[in-house]
Order: sequence, then C-alpha cells, then structure tokens
Amino acid sequence: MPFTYAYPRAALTVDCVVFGFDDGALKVLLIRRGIEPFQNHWALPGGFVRPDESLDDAARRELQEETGLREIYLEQLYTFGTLDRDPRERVVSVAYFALVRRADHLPAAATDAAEAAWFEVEDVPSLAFDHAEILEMALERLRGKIRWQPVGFELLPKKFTLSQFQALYEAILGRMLDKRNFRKKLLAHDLLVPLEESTTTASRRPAQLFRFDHRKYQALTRKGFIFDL
Amino acid sequence: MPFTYAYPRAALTVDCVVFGFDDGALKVLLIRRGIEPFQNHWALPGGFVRPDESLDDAARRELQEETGLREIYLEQLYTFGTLDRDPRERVVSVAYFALVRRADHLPAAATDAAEAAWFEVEDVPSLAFDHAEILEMALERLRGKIRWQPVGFELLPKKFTLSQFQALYEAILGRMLDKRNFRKKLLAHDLLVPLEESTTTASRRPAQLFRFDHRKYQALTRKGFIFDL
DNA sequence: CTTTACAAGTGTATTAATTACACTTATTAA
DNA sequence: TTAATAAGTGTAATTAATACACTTGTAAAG
Repeated sequence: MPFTYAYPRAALTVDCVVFGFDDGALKVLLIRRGIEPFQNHWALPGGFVRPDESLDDAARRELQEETGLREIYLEQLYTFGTLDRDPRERVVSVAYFALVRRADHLPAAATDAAEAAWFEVEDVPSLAFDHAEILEMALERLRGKIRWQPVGFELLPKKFTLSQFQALYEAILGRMLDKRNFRKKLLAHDLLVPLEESTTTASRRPAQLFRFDHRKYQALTRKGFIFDL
Repeated sequence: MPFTYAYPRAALTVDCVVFGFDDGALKVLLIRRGIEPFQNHWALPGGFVRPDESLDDAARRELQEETGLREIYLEQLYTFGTLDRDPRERVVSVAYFALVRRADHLPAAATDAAEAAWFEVEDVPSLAFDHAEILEMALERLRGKIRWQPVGFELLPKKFTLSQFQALYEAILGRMLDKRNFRKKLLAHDLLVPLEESTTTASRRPAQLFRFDHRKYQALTRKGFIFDL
C-alpha cells in the first residue's frame, strides 16, 4: 500500500552518539553496517523514524534494536539536513546524544544482527555518511555540558572512586587536573556520599568508594549550577 | 505529478523564533496565520522545507518571505516531532533561533501577505500549534547563551551606550544588575571601542557611545569564554 | 539665568573562589 | 623487609565577585 503526496518528502532518520567511559578512556559505540550504502563501514546506530512514534521514541527503539541498550540517558543533539548527506535520496537525520554506564552494559551489547563495538573517541575509524561530523558535535556538547552538570552520574558505575571521577573529567576535557583542587571542588558540592567500602583489588592503597546523592543531583541540575573544573 | 513511497512520510517544516530588543524590552516577531489550521492565530514564522534546500536555507527563505528579514543571526534550536503537534498530519518541525538589530529593520518588516508584529516576550498572545513551547525553549537558549557569548552584538544597534547594553541583559535575565559592576566586567573584556560621539537627544547628561570590536568578539567566541554577569 | 529633573558616570573595601604546590599513607608483590 | 604504586591531605597567594552612594552634564521649566 503506497503513500502518495503532492510534493516529494525527505526521509526522516535518527542517529545516536552513545558515549561510555571505560579503562580511563571515553568511548563511543559504533555498528558495522550490513547493507548498502556504506556496507561494512562503521556508523552511528540509528534508522528510520516510524510514522507512529515520536523522535525520542525512535531513538530509543533503534538503540535497543541495534545495540541492546535500554533506559539510558538520552537527549536530542542537532538535526542534520544538508542535501547530499545520503547518496540515495534526501534524508534528514535527527541526531541524539546518549550516556551509558559501561559497567551496567558489559559486553558490546546484545545486538540484533549487525556487529557493535566500542571505540576510543580519539581513535575512531572512518564513518559512514556525515557521522564523523555528528560525532564531533556530540563531543563538543559533552565538553560543554560537563561544565554545567555533573555528567559523571550517567557515565560512572554506581560506586566509584574520586580518581575514577577525575580520570573521566580528564578524558572528556583532554587535559590534566590538579588532584587536590579537583577533590576540594567536587566534595564542596556535597553531591557525593562516601560508602563504607573501599576498593580491594590492586597492589596499592585502597580507595574510598562513593555514590551520587541522586536527590541533590536533581535539585542542582534543575536550578542550574556552575561546575567548572 | 505525485510522489509515492512505500511508507508514510512526515512533512518537514522550519519555524523561527526571532528576538529583537527595543524600548528596553525583549521582543519576539510573530505572524498572524492566513490559513487553517489556527487561521488568524498568532504563530512563529515558518513553513515547509522544499526538496532542494537545506534546513538552514529553508529557515532563511521563510523568514525573508514572511517577515522581510535577511542576513540575520540564525542558529538551529531543536526539532519538535511529537505525533499530534499538527492536527492535519504528522509534521516534524526544525525550530530556529534568530537575533536581529531592530534599528536595522525598523518597521514590523516588509511582509508578503500575512500580518507580522513584535510582541514583548512577557506578553505574548496564545500561539498556534506547539509554538508556545518552542518559544519557551528559545528563551532558555538565549538566557544560557548570554552567559558565554556577548549576545548583545546581534541585538543592539551598531552604536550603543553602556546603559542600553545593561538594559538588554536585564531584560534577558529578568533581574536588575549593579551598574558599576556591570561596566567594570564588560569593559574588562576589552571588547568595546568608545566612539568620539555621544548621545545628543534627551534632557539629561549625554552618554558615551560604543561599538563592538568585531575581531576580538570573534576570537573570544571561538575559544569560548565566561561572561557571567 | 537659576533651578530642577534625570540618567551618566565613577572607586574602594570586603568576601569568596581559584590556583599553585609536595609529602605521607596504605596496600600488595617481590 | 623493601619496593612500587596510587590514595589521600592543607595552606598561602592570587584573582574574581560583590556591595554600596555620591557627583556630573545636559535640557527643560520656571
């Protein structure tokens, strides 16, 4: 049953830039395309928006289908609509920006059919379509967002050490931070709750574990706060 | 000549939130709709994206056609894609955010057919579709943007006084600022060039006129800077 | 020509935030 | 017992943010 319109219409897709943090490095989740165009190239997970779902719903569905990820942090990034971004026809893509706790989604994730893998953002293969441009914009968004919101909440495991937190910020910002100043500022926000436990593995001094105070985190993000480090 | 697809496709539109500053108040440009749905309601200028133009081009064209505005500051804001935002059919709208110097575009602007008018953002009539929501998001963007870019450049006349600049910030932020601290911080950025001239009208002390140093403005926005007031 | 009304313009002291900087401690493996 | 490694900790100097009130220059009114 075909659908007919008086004027040509662009196809609508969503594409997701999924960031994770692991082994001290910021990573992005890519899938290997199974079909043309760009068959076998790496690309951002995504696909066509269905007529009966909102853009946000489409992004969540595609993520679930292609990477197995569910219930993760997701926000709209930007809409890409230049004329030649898809070789087949006019395709407008609404890009999304997602953050996941790698520990909660351990493997490269249960995937439908295509291959999915994490890549360090500093070492990404050449990407299909204009996905390199989308990734670049997502990185800028993340670097900007970190100044406003304690983004770590979405990227770190539920229990984490201050060193892990600092390593995350250093990976995102791309520069080293002073340990004492970092801790002083972070703890001043009264956002972290120390746990009874400490790390046990590794041949060195154990580190204190913390968790986020979810309530205070939400109150702070609502009224907006500066978190410059 | 009809166009046929295997699946239904959403229509794609652009809508523009155009801000201006005048008489000490922040204003938004609206048009009165000539056709159904929402005939005679006020709405954001906008319309359908044509198959041969990018989203940015569509926004610029619609602004020109409906309000006469050309060559103004324009950036993409957000894409609105809930299922029921248009009563006719599925319509996805890419919203844009624009800033104009009211002095350069004096009247409500040369308009094609529909009526166009400026409204104070604090006193906007009820709007068609989800345009109230779009306007709200644009205001948030403007209030956020002002903190790290000297937005005044796009909104103030080419020659302006420090009091005008402060009034603009007060209108956007919705609170009063201290005159001495405002001037101290603003001038510290070394972004303004004092002119020979002063204001002449009005029965009071003339005010020093300034212009922006375009070169320094661009250098600062590129590397990002904090402009908290 | 004197007075009045009005916004323009100007400085300092206090407080808060940011930065720079180096050694000690707890653990495991050798 | 020693070596290796990352965890943990405080202070002084600098810089930025804030609070706050009077004088000046012009035009209009009297």
